[in-house]
Amino acid sequence: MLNMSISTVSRALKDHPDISKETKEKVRELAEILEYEPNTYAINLRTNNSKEFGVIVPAISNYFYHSFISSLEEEVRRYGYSLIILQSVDDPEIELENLKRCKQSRVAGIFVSITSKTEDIKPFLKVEDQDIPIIFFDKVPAFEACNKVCVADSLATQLAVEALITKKKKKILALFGDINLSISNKRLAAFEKEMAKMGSTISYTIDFANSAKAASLAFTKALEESKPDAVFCMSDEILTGVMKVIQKLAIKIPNDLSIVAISDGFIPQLYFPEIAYAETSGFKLGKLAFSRMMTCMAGNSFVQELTIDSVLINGGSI
Amino acid sequence: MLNMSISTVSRALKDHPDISKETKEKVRELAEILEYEPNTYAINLRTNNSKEFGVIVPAISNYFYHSFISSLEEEVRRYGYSLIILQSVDDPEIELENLKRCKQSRVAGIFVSITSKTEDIKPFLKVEDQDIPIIFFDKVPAFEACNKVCVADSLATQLAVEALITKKKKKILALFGDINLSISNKRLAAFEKEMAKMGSTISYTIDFANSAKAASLAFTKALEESKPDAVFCMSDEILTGVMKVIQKLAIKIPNDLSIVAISDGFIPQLYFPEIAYAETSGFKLGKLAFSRMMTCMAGNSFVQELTIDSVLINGGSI
DNA sequence: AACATTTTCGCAAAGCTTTGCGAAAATGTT
DNA sequence: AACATTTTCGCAAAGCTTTGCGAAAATGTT
Repeated sequence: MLNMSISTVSRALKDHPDISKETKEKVRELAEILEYEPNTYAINLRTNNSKEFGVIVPAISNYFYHSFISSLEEEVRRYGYSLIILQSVDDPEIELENLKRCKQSRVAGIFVSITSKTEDIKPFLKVEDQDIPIIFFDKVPAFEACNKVCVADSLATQLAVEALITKKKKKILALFGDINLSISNKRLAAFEKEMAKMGSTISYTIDFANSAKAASLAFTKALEESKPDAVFCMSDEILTGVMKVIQKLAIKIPNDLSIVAISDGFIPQLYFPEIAYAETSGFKLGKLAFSRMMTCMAGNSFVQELTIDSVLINGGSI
Repeated sequence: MLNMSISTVSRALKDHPDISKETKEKVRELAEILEYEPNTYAINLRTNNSKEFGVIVPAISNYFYHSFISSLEEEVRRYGYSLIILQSVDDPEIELENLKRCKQSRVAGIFVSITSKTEDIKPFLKVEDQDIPIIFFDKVPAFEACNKVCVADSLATQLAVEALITKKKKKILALFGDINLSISNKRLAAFEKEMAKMGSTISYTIDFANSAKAASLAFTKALEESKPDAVFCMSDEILTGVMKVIQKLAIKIPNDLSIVAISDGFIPQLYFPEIAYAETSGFKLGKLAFSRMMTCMAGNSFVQELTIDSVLINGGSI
């Protein structure tokens, strides 16, 4: 319509220095009128990179992931990217399929939290060989040579335990999640390390529960058997199980019993008194994961494992 | 490598009847070895449709949306689609930008829950004119000529109220969310309709709160002033505010006070006794939204407003 | 005015598929 | 054996950009 070539129009719209002001103006005006919108597929095909990141998680409807995703989305939008969300429903096969999906849609990078059953991470490494950076977050593989961002399990555990010790608690019940999850083991190890520091001045019981209901049962049993004066809950799931029993038995917090948890903070503030917790923020982890992705995409970076700090949020439950 | 044309390879990989079995076999084998993967961009460019849906929500980290998204993702995956998630942070401008994003990446369809401040829905209708179907869900515009799937606000409210009436409650405190939200008004209207049915046998108080904290305050005030024997909570947010006060004052549920809520069920089961609620399932809504999208994409369908049923889940709080 | 330099634009290829149409090869029919 | 039909494949265009390179036009320089 303007009697000029496609290449001139293309350059005009991208403010290329080769094109005169007048031409640019004319092109922009007509583009406006015609509501021209570049075809993303053609751009991607030509430039061979997309403005999308893949996010692979075991399940979205997890206490932790939606704050991570929400925070990550906020960040990527600023840079003109979008997020493709894929759930693995804790199944390594679907996870693999999701990975393939990401590779096929040639995303710019992938954020992945692996399932509890994922053992073979070679497929992930293979994707990285094709210059699609992968940032593992939260549930990360044990294998060293990959980029990971995690919450500070050991620090968070330490903070939570220290809070109990400061309050001179003597009999701690520590409840952990599924014994097969690495996160449980990390937090357990940190817990036992703290206990070891204290020598025999503190006694403690340890139990595992892989659901809120199981946590309720374990807690009820422990109440009868070991009469703890404080409970350490490794996760929101455990905490909700414990709190249900506390409401049922009308146990007075913190007089009869102290509670401390590790959490991102949503669940703890539902109760009265609010539960003290060592913060593991999905929000912060999202920001960190993104900045890590950006440096990876820039290219010049070594594989690294990063953790976000944790702080103790006081809540009247200890 | 196989000494055949690109078109033959293309057809062989798609099991086109024009190609002989032997050729197909050879192509497939080599494709396997070379780990050939079709370039999605080129396919999309050529066929002009993508295997992605856009999802635009005010915020992911909402009690309701992650179950919706989770359920939707499950469904779309079966059909080979992915989900692009975009947050509007309750800002109509960002919402518009997100819509543009979807249009530009030429998604196959868009699921959108509008912000509380969205007034102009013309941009949405314009996108529909370009054959990108839009399904509004949950927070939908008042404008009729668009596809909507919603929870049954009025039925849910009715079920919740009926549960209180059955238990012969006489003084109901009804707490609603932000008075400007259409959802609050719908539920309020339904509530008042139920009350009107009962004539003067029941007295009730109504209040609004646009945060959990505000709900705590409103509830505390109402406790002193009107001494209700039952509380109706319009949403999870309201419920959490109310429950915090209940824990604080150690009010005995259901002896001193009955509680009923409208919820998708996660929050109510955190308490003891579990809170009775009329179910508004994000999970079910996701399924419905998807099936609606499919019929829209098939083309031959009129604009419709659909709602999902609600059922009362008993919980010992009434 | 003759030449050099800068400004401004267009040609054409490339990125990777899909697909209509035609043609060669293979097979069937009398 | 001569023809008709079916099977199998390839050519080439199209989808919409980007971009290197060359060329024309405009401007500057002596």
